[in-house]
Amino acid sequence: MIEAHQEQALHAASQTKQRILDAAERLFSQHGFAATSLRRITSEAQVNLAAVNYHFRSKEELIQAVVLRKLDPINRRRLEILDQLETGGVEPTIEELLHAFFGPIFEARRAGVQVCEFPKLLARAHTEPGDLMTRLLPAAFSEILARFGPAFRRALKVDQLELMWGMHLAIGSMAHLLSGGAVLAFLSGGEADANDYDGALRRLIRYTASGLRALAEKENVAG
Amino acid sequence: MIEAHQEQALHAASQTKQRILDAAERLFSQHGFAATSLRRITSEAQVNLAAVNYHFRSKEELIQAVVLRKLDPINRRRLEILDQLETGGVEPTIEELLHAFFGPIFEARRAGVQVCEFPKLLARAHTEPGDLMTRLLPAAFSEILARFGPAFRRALKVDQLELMWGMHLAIGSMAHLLSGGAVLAFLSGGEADANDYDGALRRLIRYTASGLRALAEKENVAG
DNA sequence: GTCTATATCCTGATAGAC
DNA sequence: GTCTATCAGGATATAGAC
Repeated sequence: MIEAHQEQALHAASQTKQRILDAAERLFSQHGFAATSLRRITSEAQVNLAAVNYHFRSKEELIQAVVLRKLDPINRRRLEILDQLETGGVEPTIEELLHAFFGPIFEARRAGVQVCEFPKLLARAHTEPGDLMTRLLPAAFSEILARFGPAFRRALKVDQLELMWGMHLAIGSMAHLLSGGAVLAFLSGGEADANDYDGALRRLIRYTASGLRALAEKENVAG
Repeated sequence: MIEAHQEQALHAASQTKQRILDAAERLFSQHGFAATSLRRITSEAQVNLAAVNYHFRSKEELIQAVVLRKLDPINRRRLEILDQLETGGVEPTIEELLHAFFGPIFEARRAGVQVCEFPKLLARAHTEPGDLMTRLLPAAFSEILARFGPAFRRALKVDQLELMWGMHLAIGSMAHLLSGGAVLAFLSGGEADANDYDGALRRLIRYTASGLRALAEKENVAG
């Protein structure tokens, strides 16, 4: 049995936590992790500064919480699409698998969710304070890897090692695509539109599928 | 005519400047731009804190100087290889062009006894917050773009816009490949070796060439 | 050109009252 | 759980002696 004052306290607690997470997500996405201070976050969330260290133990754990919360629905959507593909009875194509893998991130972005910081975080994996990424990757991607890995291996007829090199290269392209349009704008002289998510996703899938097939071919020819 | 004390002053000046650049390069690539303080840089360089703001006007201009200094020899090497390819009389293949474009960075990394942290620096430059990249790109890549762009367009028979999307994706793969092995190690369960530069470059070229061709095909079919 | 010393501000984190 | 007040230290930048 839950007492009224406990309910109220619980509600207040989760409300404060939510407000912090919401503000942090927005600010992290906009300015990056290092450039966003806890003061700025608590100010925008209209909560007390000390609340961050109460609800999360440190800034770093707040970052982890923000990233995982943001990533969770995207990963669930990925697995949902993969489930649909695999219940069809026919083996999914590489393009379909890539659409299941890349699509949800672009969907989220189209829906206004700022996801650009996570790819940046990926690219900084080796240096982030306290090996953040090393601790984050298993929690964030183990299930995805376990489900998509075998599916890609079947579709490409490629061994695990070569596939993982390919996925590494593919993730780099995706991250760069999501991390802002500065480079693309410079390359194209302002002609290409980085906010054209449909065009970006379509090109990413086409490019990646072809690249993965090339790695698989080499593997099959050699082995 | 140069007086002796002027010569000495000039020498001292350039020595201090060099020491700052060397220390900054090492620390930036190891910890990132934001996380590296001027105190740490001047401490490691064994020069005075104020020297940074004297020789460079601010931390940001120091960052630009560090990046451009290390990029310059790589870009000259890229153009040197491209020159050799284009004097042969036969049109270079995509693979050859990609080798001219990607190779020098891996060369620099292989010769990494002195500059082993530098590739991380480059990879990091793509993901740092702020307008750093916007200001850096024209100075760093205009000549490269002007020379490699037409060569790729001829080899691929693709229009400018589609090529630039492709180069954007390719640069993402390259940056991710150079930015450290945390992701690759996780994906492959520690099996793939990110320090296998030959294997990484070979796969990057194979993967990228195939991806670019796929984008060009689509373009040709559509148009 | 180089240095010491310091100004001014911001950072993450915490102790302790309520 | 939330607050105030504060700690201990780091940030960039600059003034002025030498």
